[in-house]
Amino acid sequence: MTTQAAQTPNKDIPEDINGLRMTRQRQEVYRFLMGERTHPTANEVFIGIKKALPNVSLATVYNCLEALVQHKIIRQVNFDREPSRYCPNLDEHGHFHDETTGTIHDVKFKPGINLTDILDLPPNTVIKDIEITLRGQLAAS
Amino acid sequence: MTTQAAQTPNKDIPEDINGLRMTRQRQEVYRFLMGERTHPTANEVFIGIKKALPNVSLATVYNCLEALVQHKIIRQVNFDREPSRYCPNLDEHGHFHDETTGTIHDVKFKPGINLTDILDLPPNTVIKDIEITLRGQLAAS
DNA sequence: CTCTAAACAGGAATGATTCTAAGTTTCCTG
DNA sequence: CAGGAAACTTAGAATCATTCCTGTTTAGAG
Repeated sequence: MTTQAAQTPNKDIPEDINGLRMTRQRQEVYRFLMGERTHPTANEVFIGIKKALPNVSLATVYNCLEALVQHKIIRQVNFDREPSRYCPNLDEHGHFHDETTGTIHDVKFKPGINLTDILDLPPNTVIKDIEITLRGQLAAS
Repeated sequence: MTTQAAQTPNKDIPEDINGLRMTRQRQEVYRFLMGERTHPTANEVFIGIKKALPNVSLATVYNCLEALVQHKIIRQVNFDREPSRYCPNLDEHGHFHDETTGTIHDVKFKPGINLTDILDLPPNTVIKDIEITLRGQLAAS
């Protein structure tokens, strides 16, 4: 019942990112997210890494995702009250949820746009995080 | 065990809004939201209208809120995976979540700003809803 | 090689929300 | 104005993503 080591390490992922020790489980979670750009849920990550890590538990996936988010290695994305999704794109961007297919697309800002410039914020405001989500459909072209 | 009528009606709220029949329960939910601009949760609404409607059930509050949202009479606001909050402000606006106090403030856009203008959307996109949420703190002035 | 703190696994618990079944009220039609 | 269907409400059970708890395992320091 080995859990961590005793498995082939991922040579392509550093042992430490942003001060977070990259255990085998964290590596696999991160690797999976980097490969899947579909914004998977925790459960989808869980299923996705089972091949590489058959004994991993869902709780561990949640722990890994939380650690990665906390260390700003990935981002957590929420749509309404649906299960959280995870995204390895750290650039400032929004998310477009296509209601027809259920897919999620990253949305960049046009160059030169500074989000806080267009918002009428209260004075003395320190913004730590901005989240923009769009819902709609991709019309048939 | 009367549930709907047999209670003093709210003369200040019309019997029908956007095609939604305003039952006594919906009136109270709506009236409460209009008075409380603090973006209350379903449970807070539930507690808030109990004085006026002692027999109301939480399920009904959820039903009413859903009906009001569906008919675009109020808006539902989500922060991460926290309980949904509800907002009677229908103008296009964002929400700033002050982490220090836990309060939520509406954030307007500066005049002349069209959200979709600054986003690099995929072609043929029909946007039905935009949600902007900010997290941060109000620095001591 | 030991010791301690961090990680992990598995399963139980939590909590917001939804569902279900049964009873009420409103609306419509005659 | 009676009768029945449809819309609403209620209370409690069920759901399900997420978190918590407990015992084990592992990594890193000395």
